[in-house]
Amino acid sequence: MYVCMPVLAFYKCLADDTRLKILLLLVAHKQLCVCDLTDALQSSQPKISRHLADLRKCKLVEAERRGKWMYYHLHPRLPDWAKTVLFTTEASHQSYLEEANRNLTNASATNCQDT
Amino acid sequence: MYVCMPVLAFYKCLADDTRLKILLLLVAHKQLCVCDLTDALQSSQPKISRHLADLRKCKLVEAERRGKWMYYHLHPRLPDWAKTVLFTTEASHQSYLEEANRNLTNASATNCQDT
DNA sequence: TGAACACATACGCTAATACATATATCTGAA
DNA sequence: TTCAGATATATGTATTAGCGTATGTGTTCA
Repeated sequence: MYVCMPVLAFYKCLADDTRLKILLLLVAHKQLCVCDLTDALQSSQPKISRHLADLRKCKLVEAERRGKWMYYHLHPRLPDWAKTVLFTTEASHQSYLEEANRNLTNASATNCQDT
Repeated sequence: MYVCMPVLAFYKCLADDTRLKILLLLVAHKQLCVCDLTDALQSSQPKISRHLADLRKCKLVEAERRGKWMYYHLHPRLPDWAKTVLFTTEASHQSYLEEANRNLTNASATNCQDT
């Protein structure tokens, strides 16, 4: 099965602060659950969930249920150019993600343990 | 002088069909004038001009007047990550630009000569 | 089986975006 | 200095996107 990745749809996904940060956090952390992301981005659960649905619809991420938690990761069949874009962006924008990463490590102590 | 390039603003620029195609055409052709772009994208002049203004505002492109024509090119101080994103995208999306490129070569015979 | 938790979706509202049309500005040539 | 061509901007409008609140679905565990 071929996964279509229209370039415009891809960049529309990246054109929102919440979605962009979700994607870059997934680049850095491989997988995160919804509650990780609500903590990291200090956003409401429905907001995060809606954006994750957008990213799923565009095949940028994939979800996997483990118990009560939904774990998200980058879509395994992401085309190479898209991977390059995401990894290049992540590598050069640590400060953009700094606060989210801080929130993430603080929260992971108390919350749902990541495996 | 340091040129700021906020990553979110960058991707917002890429999240529109017209702007994305303008940028990728500039990657491929180094420089183009406004009338080239209206031909290539079969769009009205004000529409192209407005999007070019957006791209200028975000420092993604730069304009240079030569006679009656305004020539646009990628901003010379574009950060490396942004160049990587644009060049990687252009390299893998020839079909997305095919029609625009065809319109461009057809038009360049009759219109404003490039250089 | 039902309560508690994690997550997803529906709905209504507001705000941002993109467009067409009209008009203004700038430039070179006459 | 005026005219025409090339480009820029202003305005009104329609569409889209994002958000909060409320509610629905699926899972665990008692």
